[in-house]
Amino acid sequence: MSYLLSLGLLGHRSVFWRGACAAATRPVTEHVQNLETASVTSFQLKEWECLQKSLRSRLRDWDDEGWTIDDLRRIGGLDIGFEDGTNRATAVLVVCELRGCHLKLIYEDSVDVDMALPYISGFLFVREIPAYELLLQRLRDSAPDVEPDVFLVDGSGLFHPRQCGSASHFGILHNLRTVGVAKKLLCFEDFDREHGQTVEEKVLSRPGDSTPLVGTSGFIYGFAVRTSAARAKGQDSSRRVYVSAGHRFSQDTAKNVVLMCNVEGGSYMPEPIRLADLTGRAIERAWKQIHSTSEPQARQMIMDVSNLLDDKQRKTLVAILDEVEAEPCAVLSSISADSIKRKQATKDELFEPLQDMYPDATMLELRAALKMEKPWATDLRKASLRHQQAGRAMRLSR
DNA sequence: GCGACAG
DNA sequence: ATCTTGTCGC
Repeated sequence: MSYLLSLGLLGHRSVFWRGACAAATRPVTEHVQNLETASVTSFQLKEWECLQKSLRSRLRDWDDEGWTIDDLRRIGGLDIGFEDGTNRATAVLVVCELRGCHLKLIYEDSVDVDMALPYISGFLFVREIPAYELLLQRLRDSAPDVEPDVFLVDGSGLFHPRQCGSASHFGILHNLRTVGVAKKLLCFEDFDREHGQTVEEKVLSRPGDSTPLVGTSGFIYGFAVRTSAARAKGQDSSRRVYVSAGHRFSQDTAKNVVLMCNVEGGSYMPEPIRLADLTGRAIERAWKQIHSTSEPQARQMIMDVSNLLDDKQRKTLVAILDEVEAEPCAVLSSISADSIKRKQATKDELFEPLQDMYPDATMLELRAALKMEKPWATDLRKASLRHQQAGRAMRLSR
């Protein structure tokens, strides 16, 4: 996040976003989408554009020398799920390992993020990159050996007015291979509505079919790609994604990486991003049940429960809570370990560490967190809660 | 004046 | 990102 500090972004955040001095500088006149957007000054936008142009000059839209797609072992997926009506969100990183033609989830980590700045088309990086950087740092701290060979980012790479979307931005800043995967077409001067319309009208009848996104200038911004054979419920049978190289990839390889992440009968979105999306939603669902009556630390507990416990362990803990339901327990610390009729190992490894971490958690909050539905994370190796620290990511297997 | 504009 | 509605398939 240091680069944001050097831009003065964090220092200005409270001024511009909270609106205290919004009137002191001229508000933007273009791209105004809502009132919050108006609190970002045109000067600030120019600075961000300048940063994007500078990063663009360092973007490598070709494959690394000596590297091919066959060298791909692990693929990361980054996505952010939002709590409705607030600035809070859950950012999720998952890592999948390629095993034959299967993708196996091996790592998952979620963090709570405060979206301090508004969404402005073309400037997604401002909102999302700080969270991605935190997830990257936690990955390197807790499981450096599972760092992915490529990160799939929910957003664009080269397919961007300044050819530097959030996927490229993140990749260039940290010298990572990245690919941008967007669900919607982005239109701008060189790739206007007419170009967009032409692309939308192209029929991509078979999975793997694609059509290039060519601007007026002739520049190829990426591809519209038909990924899935299955029709998502209620959705168009031919839903497509808009793939563009982020960093250290050719457009062609970027497209192939996304196709490689397509699961038979699965979503039109590549699996790692889809899993990150599902986890973010599961966490937001759990928080929604308690957010009106709970403190922010309860939200952190939900993140930790998601990161540190697998489905099996959460179910075991729910069963323990059911056992002691007869006693009037207000908070977790009021349950005595002796009252639990379980194996000593279960108490030692699961219950007591949880009790130590969240002594003040109420039964309601704990149930909301433990009943989180993440069926895709089943059959994964147990993590040792006792030796984990709150706020740390869980290695799910291998 | 309104709509469009990755998430 | 968020909401909705209708439709198909198990």
